[in-house]
Amino acid sequence: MPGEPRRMRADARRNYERLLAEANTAFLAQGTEVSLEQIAKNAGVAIGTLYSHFPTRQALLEALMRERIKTITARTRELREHPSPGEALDTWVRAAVAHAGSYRGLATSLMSAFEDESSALHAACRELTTAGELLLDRAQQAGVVRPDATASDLFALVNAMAWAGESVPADQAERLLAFSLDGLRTR
Amino acid sequence: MPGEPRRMRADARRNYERLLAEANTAFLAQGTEVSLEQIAKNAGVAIGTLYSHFPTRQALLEALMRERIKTITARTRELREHPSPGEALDTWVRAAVAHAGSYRGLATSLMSAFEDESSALHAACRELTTAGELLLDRAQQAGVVRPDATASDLFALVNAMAWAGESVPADQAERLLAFSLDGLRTR
DNA sequence: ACCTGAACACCGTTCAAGT
DNA sequence: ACCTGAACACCGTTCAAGT
Repeated sequence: MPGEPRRMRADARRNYERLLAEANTAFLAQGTEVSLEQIAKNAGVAIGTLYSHFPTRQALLEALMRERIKTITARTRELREHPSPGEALDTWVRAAVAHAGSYRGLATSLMSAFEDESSALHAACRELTTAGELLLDRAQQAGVVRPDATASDLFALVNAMAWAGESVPADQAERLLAFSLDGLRTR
Repeated sequence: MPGEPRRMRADARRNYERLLAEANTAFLAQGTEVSLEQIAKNAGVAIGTLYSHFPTRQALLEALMRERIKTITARTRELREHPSPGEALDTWVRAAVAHAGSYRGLATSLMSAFEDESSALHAACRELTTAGELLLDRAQQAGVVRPDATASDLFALVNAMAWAGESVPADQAERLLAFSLDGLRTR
């Protein structure tokens, strides 16, 4: 519904782009709970302008996610051709965890949005889950992943690992992820 | 440092207890981010009284955790005698997840406090981790759990599962936990 | 058509004044 | 020794007025 910026007045479009760029910078540095007033100030616009372009914080996140989701979806298509269904799934999960961990607080937003259909982020969560499902199914049909694991499970695990990664050193995050991927395997 | 209420004036002690009781109720109903003003009002005291007894939100949580940690520590001692080291660890992890999931937001607070030594909750996290370590070691010595898993890993997994449990149905949370416990096992 | 920023609301936190 | 609540700070959000 928010859609790409289609036909805006030149100044509006410039503000839109600057807001997105500053939001990305602020989210990277301070997490998704950073003050919106700060973002507006850095973009050189009044707070009302931010709200007119992005009515909620999630709308801002959603706009930032859009390109990334495309990247992951493209990656998913490649991975479907990978000779090892198990490795393909592992690779995908690692990419998804990196995505969900890119801003502190993002995993929490994604996890909430998944069950909240009214969230601006809901569609992005569904796309991610649907992409993962393709690789999950293939791994299950190959008999390397537990047949009872669902695409929702995969989504939750990805976010839980990204969430844990916000609080532990990188080597520990990697170990936890390896344990989790292993836990998905058939015995 | 905050310590149990030792010798307070009778009215102070009554306020202390009422604040704790109302905090517990509010945390259960609305999570750990509930307004402190609301808790004070429900306890029938002014906001300044809440702050004089509990200088931070974490101090309030810490006081509420104290009894629970005792319960878990006692349970840990029993589980050390359990004939199956693997089952003992699983049982302990389930109890710890239930604990960390008792208030929405608690897992996040615990996870942050673990790495923040200045947090009022830090000691509680250490106690929990130390308790888990006893059962982890025993399971590792019995050869049923991966030798590279650490007590910190266990703590992080417990909190990650409690965190996920805040957003998914109970049956899914149970399945995710089962996957995780399985991922800790040796192959 | 879009932008501005004052105005309002809500909450956390402190502290001077009371008992 | 403890309690009260006004005061201050900060931020989210709306909307009447401007261009």
